[in-house]
Amino acid sequence: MAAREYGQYCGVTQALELVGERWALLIVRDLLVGPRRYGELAAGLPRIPSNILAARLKELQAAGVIRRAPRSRIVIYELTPYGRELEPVVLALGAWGFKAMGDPREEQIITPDSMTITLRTAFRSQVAAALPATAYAAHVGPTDLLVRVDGPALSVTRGDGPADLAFATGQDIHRLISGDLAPERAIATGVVEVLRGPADLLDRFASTFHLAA
Amino acid sequence: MAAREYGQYCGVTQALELVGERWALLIVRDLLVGPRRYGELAAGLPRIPSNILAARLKELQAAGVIRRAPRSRIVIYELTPYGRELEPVVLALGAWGFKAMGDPREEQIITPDSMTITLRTAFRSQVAAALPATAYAAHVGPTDLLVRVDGPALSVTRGDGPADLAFATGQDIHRLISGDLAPERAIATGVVEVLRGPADLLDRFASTFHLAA
DNA sequence: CCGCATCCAAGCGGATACTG
DNA sequence: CAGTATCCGCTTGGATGCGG
Repeated sequence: MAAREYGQYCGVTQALELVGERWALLIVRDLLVGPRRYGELAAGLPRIPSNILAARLKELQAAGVIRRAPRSRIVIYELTPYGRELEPVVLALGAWGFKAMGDPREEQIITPDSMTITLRTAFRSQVAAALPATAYAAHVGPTDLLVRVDGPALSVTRGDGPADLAFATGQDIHRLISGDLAPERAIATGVVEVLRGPADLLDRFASTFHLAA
Repeated sequence: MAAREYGQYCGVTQALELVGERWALLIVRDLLVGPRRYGELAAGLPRIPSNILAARLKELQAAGVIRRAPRSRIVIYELTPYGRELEPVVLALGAWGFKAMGDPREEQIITPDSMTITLRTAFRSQVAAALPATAYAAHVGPTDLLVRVDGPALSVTRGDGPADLAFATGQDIHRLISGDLAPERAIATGVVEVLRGPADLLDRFASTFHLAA
């Protein structure tokens, strides 16, 4: 038996042998947002060494979690259907870890893909279903996301665009989602800057995206 | 910043920094079944080096995931309330990994705690609620488990005891739960040996515990 | 025994440089 | 751009020691 195997016949150990290595689930996290090129993955995970990224991509392919997109001229990595089934795992991990997040440290960055997953984790479908369809242009640090909520459905895409509310903020968006910081106070203290649209739509945003700390 | 940190302000990375190290989630898995002593954890994870187990226990304590049980003469490790909130993560991982489990290899063991978590993962509460309360004495290899299903509630304890159905089997229980092997065939081929009680209760067992492969 | 601590070898993870 | 190659340090794995 390979020295690094857990040696148990159990779903949890099997899962950890496929995606339990360092960085593996973060690659999956980003691919849950969409197919990505090698360089895009590297950009979304600035601290991963290139040889490790290359090794993980090979391992995840061998495990049937990801594949190189077929009939594409360039190399693009995407999740297989089985890999996509990791979404509940990643979201559950994200929800759990969210509660342990303290104040952000200077060197902790927010990438477009990680922010997208955070929003998916915090999205309260039930609440949203009872609210009017709304589009938010969220500028979180250097990251621009277009967040469209339509009934119980959520779509997050990169870039700017038409929105009912456009706002700019930083890592403190965590405090908004956790409920630690009320929307009005966030605006009053300048933590969130409303760029376009009625400021009270930030209340709706905070109701739609919420994860208790 | 510590070299091994991911450097992102994100719930998933935070979670992986707390419980993403090798062996950590397996310790959590076993503690989800109940408080355990150091030696019990070591017995349930035969391939973990003792220094690694000791290191993980310290890290998990520092992370607020586990604690040494208070007002206990002996040292017992248990999950904190926050640690118990990892149950959805472990069950989701187990459900995902279950589908990738091939045929068992000789050296892959089934421990009482891993089997308990597998049963919790595969438990179909909805189905069970519509069935009469049933107790199963399941002997999986050398592991004896008493499985009590009462409406939507499931309880799994170690050891033998009074049961409506007692059966013995091995790692092939996986094929029973996945639906790969019909209960009747399992009995006919000797994969499952009914020790006490009506054999058709094995159908009920297979309906109650099911995870598609 | 139980709950670790120590020591050592093997190999993986990480930074950097390099190539097609 | 999409990876390889190389080197080093540290973690892991495994054996052993050791105090309570």
